Amino acid sequence: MKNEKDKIDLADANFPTAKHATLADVARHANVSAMTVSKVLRGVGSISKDTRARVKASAEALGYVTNGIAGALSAKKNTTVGIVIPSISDSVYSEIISALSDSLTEAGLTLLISESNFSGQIEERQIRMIMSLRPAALIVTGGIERSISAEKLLKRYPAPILQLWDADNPFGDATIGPSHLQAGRIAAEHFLKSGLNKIAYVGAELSKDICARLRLEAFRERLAEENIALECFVDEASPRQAASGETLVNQMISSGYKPNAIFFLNDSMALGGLRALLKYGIKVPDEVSVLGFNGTSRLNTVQTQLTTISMDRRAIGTTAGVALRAILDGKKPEKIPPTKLHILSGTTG
Amino acid sequence: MKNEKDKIDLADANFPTAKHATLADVARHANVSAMTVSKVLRGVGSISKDTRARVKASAEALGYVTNGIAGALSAKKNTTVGIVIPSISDSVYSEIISALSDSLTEAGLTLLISESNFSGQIEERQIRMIMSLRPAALIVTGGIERSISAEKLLKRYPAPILQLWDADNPFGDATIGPSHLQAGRIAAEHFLKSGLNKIAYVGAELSKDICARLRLEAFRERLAEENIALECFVDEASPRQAASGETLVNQMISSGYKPNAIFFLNDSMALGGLRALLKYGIKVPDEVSVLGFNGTSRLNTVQTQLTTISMDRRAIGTTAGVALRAILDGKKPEKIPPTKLHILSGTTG
DNA sequence: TTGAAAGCGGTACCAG
DNA sequence: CTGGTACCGCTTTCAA
Repeated sequence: MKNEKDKIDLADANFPTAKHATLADVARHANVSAMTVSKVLRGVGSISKDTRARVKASAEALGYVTNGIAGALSAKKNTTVGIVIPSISDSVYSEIISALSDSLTEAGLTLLISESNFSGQIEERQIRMIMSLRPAALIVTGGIERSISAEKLLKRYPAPILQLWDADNPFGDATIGPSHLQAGRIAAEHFLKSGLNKIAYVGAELSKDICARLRLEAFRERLAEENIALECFVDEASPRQAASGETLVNQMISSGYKPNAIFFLNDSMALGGLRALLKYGIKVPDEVSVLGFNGTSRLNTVQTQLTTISMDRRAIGTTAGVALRAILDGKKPEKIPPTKLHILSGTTG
Repeated sequence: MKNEKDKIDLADANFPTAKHATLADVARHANVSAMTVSKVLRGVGSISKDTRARVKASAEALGYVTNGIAGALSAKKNTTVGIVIPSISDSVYSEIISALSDSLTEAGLTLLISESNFSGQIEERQIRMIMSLRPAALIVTGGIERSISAEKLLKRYPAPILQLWDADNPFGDATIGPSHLQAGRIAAEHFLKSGLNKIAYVGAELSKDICARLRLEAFRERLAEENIALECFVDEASPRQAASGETLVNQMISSGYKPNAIFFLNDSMALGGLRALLKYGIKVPDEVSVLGFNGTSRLNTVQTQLTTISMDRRAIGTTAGVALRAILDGKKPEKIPPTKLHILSGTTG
């Protein structure tokens, strides 16, 4: 590598791969000091109308884009917010992120998003990676088995930490999301009030998903109070998707067990389960009531409308964004109530 | 604000909100120079086994996390890659992003994601914001009306620029995605080979979505070659979602027009359209053939399987990731062929 | 094998 | 209203 100075050549400013113009370049062009340019561009300090205009023109002419890296290092302030979610492509999280991103963008903050694929180990790596960029705040998702070291890392990070999704296990300065224990109870009540009493649960990969376990646990407990036993069909090795739901229900029915109600880990699995039930000619909801969780498949369905437990996912993102902005503004974190859950009634029970 | 030095107190290293340990802190702790620590931690230069171990232990003890901001500024190298997509919550993009993110993470790169909501103006703002963080590369999504100034900004950015999604209008160092003109032709052929000849198109917000317009254009052209006129039902003011598809088909049928084939802007609108058709008791595909675009609703459906034009979306992300890594490694960009499209046959035509 | 010095491109803090 | 100076925490370069 050469070490020659290659300051931007003003004449070259429009050349495609010209180097970035710096504050000093703009200053030279406007015949003022770098400090003055900095102030004008940030809109601080008092600068004469005249210089202000000249500086702005020069910046424009040179296509100056401020260097946030240098700014962050110098001011020890950063405009990025890091977030780690289990999966970007799962609409449950992406809707939250989308709303959150909108809210943060309004405040001039940029989101650094990464995914953990529900793995505590990957999560830790991602947290490290993101932390090295010294974000103004860090947002993590509850419900996965977080490593001890990741937790330690988060606890000592000198900036706000928020947690999403798992209101039953608060973490950091604020936690925004539904209570999955409550979801489980709602599911149980839903079946109970229809007098259903032969009940099954279908899920997958529970070892990776604490929230799903909480739902199941509360569901089972509430049923136990009514002396109803719960039959579980869970495959730890399959993904939490439609195909797995279909397979598990196939197994259930062909094993000779036929419940009158099934609670699924999520909507996808419920849809798969529905396919299997229909294949066996089982009437839904007359013979078997089916309940999902999340309210995500609703929009993508033609005839059958899955009955499911739903919530306003965008609201989670927006609430998190608003809370974070408040904390960053120095307000002290308020306790945020769990996101409201409701049964979205469909045609499946 | 006080200006006192407050270097990290070693004894406090485990205190929750302790400041970040710096290279100098680690150096002091290990009784070496900062330079040596830097080398050990990056694994460069030749360092005695002994010091190497001591430094590593100290870093560990102090919970040192490298400061990527300072590193990037100093080395003029950055490990972030910026990307602007129309919508994070649209599974079409989020699946691409997810695969891309995995691919980049492998290479130690972090994704800075932001969304434009299909607005050229917002896109420009996001590009500016991301650019100020001097990412090692920038990825944008084709198909939206990019502002002139955004384009200029991208063109002069001295790092690789990739474009996603719109293979018909290449941009930057490489473009990865399907040809929407081809998609339109495939759709036309699909209907033609079944001898269908009274054909409608249903869409929304075409003004925002260049790719959808390309599909429509090629579709119309191919039909015109066979002297088939195309009837369009487009609402510029509604979102490109199921509800709009339902409304538009309702309007179509109640206006007395009944085609024998409909090509929809995307799968969501097609599903909405299907609902409307079923409501009118119209047999699909016997009376009307229905074709979607994207292959996204497939997994979330119970009975009706939408026939649609699909592609491997994760492959787009992976290909983009691989291409980017190659370019970043100094290889010169190769021309990437358009992503393959195929008809995913379902039960709707 | 080790480390001192000189920045990277900004911003905080003062002094003029 | 304007600008000089001293860093922010790291890496590059080069000398010891």
